[in-house]
Amino acid sequence: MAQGTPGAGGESLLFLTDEQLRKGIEAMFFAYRGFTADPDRILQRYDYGRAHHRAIHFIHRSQGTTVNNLLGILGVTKQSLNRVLRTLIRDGLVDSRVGSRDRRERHLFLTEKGEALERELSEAQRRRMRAAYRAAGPQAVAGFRQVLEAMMDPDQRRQFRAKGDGGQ
Amino acid sequence: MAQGTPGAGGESLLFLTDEQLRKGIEAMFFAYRGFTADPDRILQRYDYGRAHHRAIHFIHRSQGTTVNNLLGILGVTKQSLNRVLRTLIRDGLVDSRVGSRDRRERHLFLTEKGEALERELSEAQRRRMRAAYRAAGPQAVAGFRQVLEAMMDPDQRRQFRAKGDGGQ
DNA sequence: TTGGAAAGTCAACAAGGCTGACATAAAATC
DNA sequence: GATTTTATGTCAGCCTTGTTGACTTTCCAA
Repeated sequence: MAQGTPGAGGESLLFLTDEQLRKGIEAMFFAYRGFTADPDRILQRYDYGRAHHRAIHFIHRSQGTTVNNLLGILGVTKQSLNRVLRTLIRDGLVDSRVGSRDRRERHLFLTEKGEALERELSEAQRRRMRAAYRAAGPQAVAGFRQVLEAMMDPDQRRQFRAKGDGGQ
Repeated sequence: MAQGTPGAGGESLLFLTDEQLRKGIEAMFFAYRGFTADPDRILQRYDYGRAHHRAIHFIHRSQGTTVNNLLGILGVTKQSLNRVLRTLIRDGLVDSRVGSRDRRERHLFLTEKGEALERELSEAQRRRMRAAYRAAGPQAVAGFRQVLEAMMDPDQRRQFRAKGDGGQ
């Protein structure tokens, strides 16, 4: 299975053995677990789950987004998202406002309470990410980002790049 | 929160703005979705889920592993794992053999049929990983692996390193 | 003005986590 | 040899978060 044929130019060869690829696959598995571990612990205290975290994260990122837009980002059914939004609205973390241009749409905002939880969650997650970035160094970080982007589906990659690229 | 100084150029310092860290967080989210997308599609055809995939993967990786060992790797309860194993054994993908040294233990093996599904799943996943590695280049791959390792919990990192490191 | 499409809600079901209780067999210890 | 611990399996029941189906409200275009 070893593929080879190094591309043109200065890059050294990529010997992609099945074994190396397997290690990459397992690295993703274990790293993702670490990545979600801290927020998961926090969420438990509030009786929320990962679905709530995702909604909170992306509403924070794009205040005033519509439900439909959020569906596109999260890739779940509207019924599934709705259940999560309902509890967040009930608990006063999210504010849903009828659209003025199109009154079918609901625009979503985090309340002060919602922002507070967002901060708590993202600070925990950033802490781990920051530590990993520091440990690995700037060059590794650039590579990390490149591989992750290349691993996304094209649609996801568009979504990902849509909102400010932070000047990489 | 600290916004900042969009650091262009050749960094030797790490300017870890919240914005850069947020991009890293979202990259993990979208990339993991891509990472699981292909196996998910295959599993659907067999009426299995990700839980089955994980079991199959780690039994393949460590043929003859015990149930208890698998529990440690997967980080789920035995009831949860048992439900999955039961169906895999019933469907003839996994073989469970009483231990010879310690007859309380069950050693798990993939049957030929199990190996076939493992191959189908992991080939799809490797295909994507290989494409991402190629697109990003060898240096990026090394960085990718470094950051992922640094992001794991120490226990997970041990698990990860336990089985042959493929000579990185 | 009316019919279709789009946005959102409610209801019910399934997968796969979880806890708790309990059974069995084998190993380890007293 | 009796007791305790360990490894595994099973039943029952709960929760989260996916799913599909049916429905309402709103908008728009024919």
